[in-house]
Amino acid sequence: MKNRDSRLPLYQRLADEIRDQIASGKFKPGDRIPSENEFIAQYGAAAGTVRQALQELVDEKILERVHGRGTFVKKAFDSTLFRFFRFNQNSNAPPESRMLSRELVTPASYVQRQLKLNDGDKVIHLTRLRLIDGQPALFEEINLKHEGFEHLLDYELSSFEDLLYPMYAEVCDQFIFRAEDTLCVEESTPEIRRLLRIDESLPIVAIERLAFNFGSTPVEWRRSRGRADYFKYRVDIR
Amino acid sequence: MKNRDSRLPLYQRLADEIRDQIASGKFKPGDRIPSENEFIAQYGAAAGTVRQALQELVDEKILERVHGRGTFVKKAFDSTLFRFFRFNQNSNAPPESRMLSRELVTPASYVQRQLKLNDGDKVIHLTRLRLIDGQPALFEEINLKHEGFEHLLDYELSSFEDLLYPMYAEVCDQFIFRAEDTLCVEESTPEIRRLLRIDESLPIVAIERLAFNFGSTPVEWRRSRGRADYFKYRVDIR
DNA sequence: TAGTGGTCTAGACCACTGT
DNA sequence: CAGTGGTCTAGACCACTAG
Repeated sequence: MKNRDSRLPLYQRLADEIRDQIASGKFKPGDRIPSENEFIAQYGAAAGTVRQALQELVDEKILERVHGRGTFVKKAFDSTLFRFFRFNQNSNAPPESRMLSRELVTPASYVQRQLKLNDGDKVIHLTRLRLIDGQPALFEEINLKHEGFEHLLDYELSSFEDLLYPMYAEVCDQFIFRAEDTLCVEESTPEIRRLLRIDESLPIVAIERLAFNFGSTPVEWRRSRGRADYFKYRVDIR
Repeated sequence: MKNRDSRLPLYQRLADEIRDQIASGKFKPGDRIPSENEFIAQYGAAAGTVRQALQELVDEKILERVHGRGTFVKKAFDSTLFRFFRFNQNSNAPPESRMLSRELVTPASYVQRQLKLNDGDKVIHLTRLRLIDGQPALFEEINLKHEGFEHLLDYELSSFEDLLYPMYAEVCDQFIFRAEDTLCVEESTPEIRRLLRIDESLPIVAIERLAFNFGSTPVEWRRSRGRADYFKYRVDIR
């Protein structure tokens, strides 16, 4: 174990070690990591101590343990923005996506700050419509770090997957681990009304998302908009 | 330990036991519960097993452990509805409350269902305004189970506390432990505009809250409304 | 059956709190 | 100082999974 502050408890240092190995890509989502006994042998710690380290990462939703099989790096999390809406869904068809545009651009200063970019860094800017039962439901503007996502520029827009995070993983070896969503209510603009096929001047809900990889580096910033009359969200407070 | 399914792990039965004792009122929020050693002596379990039971209740946010002092039943949680808004707050003055009305009424059927009331059960219906810097910010309609909250009928409206949950605890010995908040966006009505002193026809955000005691019994249902242009909410997804 | 994680024991010693 | 929770050890045995 390299350069760990020995004032920290052993189980903490062990957890940090494993977390860093995941962030560095040594273990990827879906991989099985070493068993308890292997960690015990490798670090000379007691079983209870190793378990405590692993439990910490389970609580952080980085790891999943399966009785009899092993301990795995978590693969995906439920990132759907549709959690914030209830649509009059007739079928149970999954949402579709229609990519509208892709450009390599200089980011707005707000986006630059959110993604912690250096001056001159560019972003891949995507726009897409999300549809439920064929009806436009969300309009999305997506900004990705250029570095790490270059391969997205090679694909035809029409061949983009409906779900982007699995596609980032496949195509770019980039794994989204968590996100911060910020919601507010706005007036609809003529453009939004056209895209979402709204007649009246309904308010809309805007969701800004900053998404992070396992190393806690922000890699994607997006703004999604949907009609406010379909907005419905439940939180548990405790 | 009475009537616990012995097929369950010991630490589970112990956790259930303690949880039930809290729900029954044997231990109240703020109380210190027995120490590890006392549980070890009482149940003949090993230290690690007792710790596992206690850790489970800490994860559920029922207990708090303080090194050197003991293990305590959690006192309060951050229940403020202002989490959903950002007001142009000049001072850092805490929100005030202005009680508008109180009635003992037959609940609407929706409220009756939410609070799991029997036919004929009445509810205490309160309305109040919440103010920030003296400006109306939220209008609230609150429905409380009659049973358990009778003492609220004895108080002058003007002597109600700004924060209701501490008042429920003091006056009625009723402790709110968690809540489910459901948000949506609505058109404003003339009455809401009058109460919140809104000129234009702004949309509003409505928050419906169902609040539970330690025994997971719903005891309060309320609907709160505020201007949608002040709505702003952040969630972490993982 | 071998290997994994889950439960449980019975200690030791440390770190923090209040008196 | 006594009493609390926090860290850590070195085992045992059980329950689940896969080959």
